[in-house]
Amino acid sequence: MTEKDIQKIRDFNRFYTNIIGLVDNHILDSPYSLPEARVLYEMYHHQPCTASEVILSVKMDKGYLSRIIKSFKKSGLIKSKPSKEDGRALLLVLTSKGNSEFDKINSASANQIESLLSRLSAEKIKELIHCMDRLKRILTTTEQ
Amino acid sequence: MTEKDIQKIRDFNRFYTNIIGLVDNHILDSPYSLPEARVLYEMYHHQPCTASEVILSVKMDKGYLSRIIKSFKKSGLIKSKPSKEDGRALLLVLTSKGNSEFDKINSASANQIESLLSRLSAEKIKELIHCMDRLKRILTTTEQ
DNA sequence: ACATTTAGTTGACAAAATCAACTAATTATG
DNA sequence: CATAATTAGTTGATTTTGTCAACTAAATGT
Repeated sequence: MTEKDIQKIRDFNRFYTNIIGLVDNHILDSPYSLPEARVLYEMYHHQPCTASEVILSVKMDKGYLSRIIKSFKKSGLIKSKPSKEDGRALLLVLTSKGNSEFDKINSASANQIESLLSRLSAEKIKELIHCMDRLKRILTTTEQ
Repeated sequence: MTEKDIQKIRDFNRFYTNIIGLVDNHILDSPYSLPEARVLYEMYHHQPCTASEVILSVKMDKGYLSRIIKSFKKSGLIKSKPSKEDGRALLLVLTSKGNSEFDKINSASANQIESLLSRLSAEKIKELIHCMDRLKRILTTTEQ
């Protein structure tokens, strides 16, 4: 790997950091913070699950997550019941309100992506996705 | 653009958010925070420049930047002199210490990228960079 | 000349994240 | 079995990060 290669990769990282920032900022139009939205996303896809399971996917401090979960309970987005297998753990599920709140921010995100890319031709989109797939595949063999 | 397309794009974004997080966390092994490192990067590449010019590239609150600059002055990374063209502005330059500190974190970042990708074959690297270039090009025609 | 804008600073604050101590339940080990 | 070590989750304290608004002083526009 040459100096120039590394430079290009880092340049792309800076570039894509901005793209992601663009997308992330958009979420803040919702009443949820970025970490809250991430938790909601993981909860939605893993429910019913425990807080520990959520931590595995979002990789955040357990105390921090505990507070987010607490606030979600308070605002009626999730409910919990003791786990039968493990008396320490709580099984968490989204309430119907929780699910519909997730649906809201989820479709808002989808709409944003769509409008962000609306000017691209079908071929460009196809190529875009192709490149993303390739990148992900290449990097997945490396990660960890 | 289909539902599935959007889903793939968002999936890639989540994936790459983690990659970037991986890279960013590494910077925190240095004595500089992420925003500090970004400021250092821009300063290095734009010097001599004013705080306003830095803001254009890093897009952060000017009060926040002002404090970072203040702390950089205190620790001897940058020095400033009044601008001749604009009495309100300060021309900022990195000191030799500032430049060498930047070099440190810069080469540490480069090393990290290299070690992160060390297992990839030359062909994979080539393909990786090609995909990044394509992605950037496609997205740049859209942005803004 | 005066109003408006711009560069930068500062204080007050809010939001995000970390750390360590703690309880209670579970699992591992002699 | 007993007890030590680990794990799930909570909480308080604190730090870091980032935002907002008010302010000074210089520059620019009218």
